[in-house]
Amino acid sequence: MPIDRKNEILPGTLEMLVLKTLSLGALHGYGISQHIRQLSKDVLQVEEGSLYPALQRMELKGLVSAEWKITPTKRRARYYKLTAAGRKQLGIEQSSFARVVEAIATVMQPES
Amino acid sequence: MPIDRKNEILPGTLEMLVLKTLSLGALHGYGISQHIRQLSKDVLQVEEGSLYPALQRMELKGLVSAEWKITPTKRRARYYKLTAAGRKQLGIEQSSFARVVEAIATVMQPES
DNA sequence: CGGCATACATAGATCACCTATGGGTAGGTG
DNA sequence: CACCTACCCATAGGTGATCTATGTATGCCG
Repeated sequence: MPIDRKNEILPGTLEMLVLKTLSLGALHGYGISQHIRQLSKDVLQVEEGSLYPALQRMELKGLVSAEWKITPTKRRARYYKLTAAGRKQLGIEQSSFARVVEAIATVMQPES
Repeated sequence: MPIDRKNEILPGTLEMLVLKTLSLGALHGYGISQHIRQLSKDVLQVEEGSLYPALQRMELKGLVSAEWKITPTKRRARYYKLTAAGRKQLGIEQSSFARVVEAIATVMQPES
């Protein structure tokens, strides 16, 4: 099946969204998912099967660091926070994304 | 290697860009590639290894139709044009894309 | 005590895209 | 003429992000 974009994020943007979310404060996976979903009014649905592997990749790359903690609701959860490299990467991805989206907008603009 | 976005289009947007280009008139693959590249001021580089398979997929899906012709420069080239289904699909993808980009912008907005 | 929301994790598959490579032609230039 | 560059098509092979599906476990509420 081709790309569906019904409940789905744009490939390549998940990492940026996660970095941005974590720039507001440390958070666990489930919380990240909820945050993105709520802010985007359910347009961006971050599937768990996408998010957890992404977090692991990002930890491997040194963009985030992780720590087991207990949530306010008394559950064990893995809290992630931005590293310095992660904060830098957020800036890079953000401007790169803006650049590409603007280029796409230019191409999509011609009236006829 | 992770996503590079140096010369590269956003995954999932190539089809939309091609549909838009063809909505301006029938064109061959090479011309489509040049058009997107020039309009985007070299930001969007459509690789041939991405484009030709994409055109074939789109033909299979009935979004475009193809015909061998001779270019003004006297070369044989495969001209593609939008079908009715393709024009409809362009509208769908365009609004879907706008919707997702706006959602991303909302998530990326919070100041701190 | 059954069900739901919370919370993490992985295997397997898919699919768009990239890299690399191949072939071929028209037109100009040394 | 030989060569080069721009034009034009095509495919094999690989990568990598994402999705689907599934599994585990716990706190809480009715």
